[in-house]
Amino acid sequence: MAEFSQEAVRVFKALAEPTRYEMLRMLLKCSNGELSCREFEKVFDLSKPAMSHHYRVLENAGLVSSRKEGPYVYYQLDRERLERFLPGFAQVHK
Amino acid sequence: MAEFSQEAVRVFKALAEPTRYEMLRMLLKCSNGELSCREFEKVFDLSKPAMSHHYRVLENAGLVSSRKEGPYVYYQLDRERLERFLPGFAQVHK
DNA sequence: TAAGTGCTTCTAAAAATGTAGAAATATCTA
DNA sequence: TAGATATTTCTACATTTTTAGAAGCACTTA
Repeated sequence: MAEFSQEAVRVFKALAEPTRYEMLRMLLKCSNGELSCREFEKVFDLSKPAMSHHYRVLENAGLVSSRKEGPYVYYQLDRERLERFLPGFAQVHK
Repeated sequence: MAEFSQEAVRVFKALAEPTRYEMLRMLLKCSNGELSCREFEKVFDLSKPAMSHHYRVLENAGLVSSRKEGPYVYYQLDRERLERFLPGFAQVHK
């Protein structure tokens, strides 16, 4: 299987789960382009380890990157990669 | 969760598996717009029940419809629905 | 340094998914 | 009708995924 296809499947897998799908939508909608883990935790009623797992799946798919500022972690959407594999996602899944 | 989001997750789930992702690509590339199950079986080394399962996942996601002609089943891609949830898929995942 | 906070890793368990064998159903042909 | 062919359904099993508790690491602040 071609490398692009393998990556594409990984991207689909990342979004084939309600929590992660909503996380991505939150990142798309937010104004400053990034969200802290606390803002996700406000929305999703999941344990810290579960949240951490979902962050990592999104990171492994290359859809988000993270930045640590003090004790908190901030997540940013990789819009370029999203556009490469899912062009128009931002318009459709608003 | 909004109905559109639920359907979107179902669409992503359908494509988050190598066999089904390739099946959809085959349907995109084929000239006459539909493929019989035998053409899929030529490509994928899976049992009939496994193939049947994958057809149904794609159908439940609304991405393909099927037509029975004689003993064979033919599958057609719902390009309108694909475009609604994944605009540009046909261009990107060629 | 000590205590508190936030996140990750490790481990284990529950749930979902993918797979195939056997049986059942449907269709075509002789 | 009988037999052959094609697909689906039923069932069971293996793998993957999701989840949480416990422990550990990193950073901040008193």
